Amino acid sequence: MSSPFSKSLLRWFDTEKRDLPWKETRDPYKIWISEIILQQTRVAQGLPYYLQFITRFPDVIALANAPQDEVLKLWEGLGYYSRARNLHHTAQLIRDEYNGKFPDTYEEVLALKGIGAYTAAAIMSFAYGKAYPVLDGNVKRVVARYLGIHEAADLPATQKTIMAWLNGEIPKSKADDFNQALLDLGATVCLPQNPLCNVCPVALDCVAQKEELQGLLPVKSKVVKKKDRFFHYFLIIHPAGQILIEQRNSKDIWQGLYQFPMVETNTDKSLKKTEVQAFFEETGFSVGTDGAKID
DNA sequence: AAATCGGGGCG
DNA sequence: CGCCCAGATTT
Repeated sequence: MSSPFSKSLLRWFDTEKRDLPWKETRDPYKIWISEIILQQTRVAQGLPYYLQFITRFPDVIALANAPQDEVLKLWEGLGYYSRARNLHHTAQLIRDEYNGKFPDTYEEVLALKGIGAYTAAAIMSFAYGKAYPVLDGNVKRVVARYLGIHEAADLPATQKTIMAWLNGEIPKSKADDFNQALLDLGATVCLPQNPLCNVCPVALDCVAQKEELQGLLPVKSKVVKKKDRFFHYFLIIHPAGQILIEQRNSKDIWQGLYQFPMVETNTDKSLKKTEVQAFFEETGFSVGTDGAKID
């Protein structure tokens, strides 16, 4: 028996699913390649790479036997190049330790380099039909909105909550379609900005839709905004040859340490004449005839 | 829990 | 320019 959510989702998927080449195979090797390429990479960007990759390396042995340089060359432009190195390394491990046959248990797949919880679940469901829910950025967004989760979606505790709910929703017989449907829904309907709730199959029971929270969910854990800091140091030399330093009293990582006298600004532009004058007035130093050049 | 890893598309 | 993308790994 399937829930209203799963039922509506799968019915929508029947007619609205994206037509993508890695959906046409159950070959764990090809599904593995597609999942690695699509890690943090848009489908439109990864698609041509996938086609080139499986053309040049049609199976795990071909990949394992290729020189690493060639694998990296095919990866050129995709970024996150450790993915390509892990791919090559893992292909050789499968060749040597698994007799060329891709492993088919979750634990074994998860243990492979470059494969985390998401990719392991994707391979288990798409290649072997096993009921392991996938949890990626799309799924987090869809579920956080559907359930109205106000905790940050990328926190481990929240992911556990979402995963528990997914485990109760995923149908054993159509686990692969369920996972694909969630990914497709997140990518084409439940968009990060301006989701298309009017065509969403589960909008009626969606908490975010009911309470108009689509723009607020999912909540992200706040990123500490990095501020640029610019330090302008003065080299002040006494006629007798001594050089002036001061001790930092500001409460930061350098508290108590010594430095040349300094003015901090939030731009990297050189100090204006007025700022330099202000510095000398505050400190009580004056500029001698052969002293600092002010411009 | 947060930083790091990249390149690209888009408003 | 900031955000986001079929995340994984290290600190």
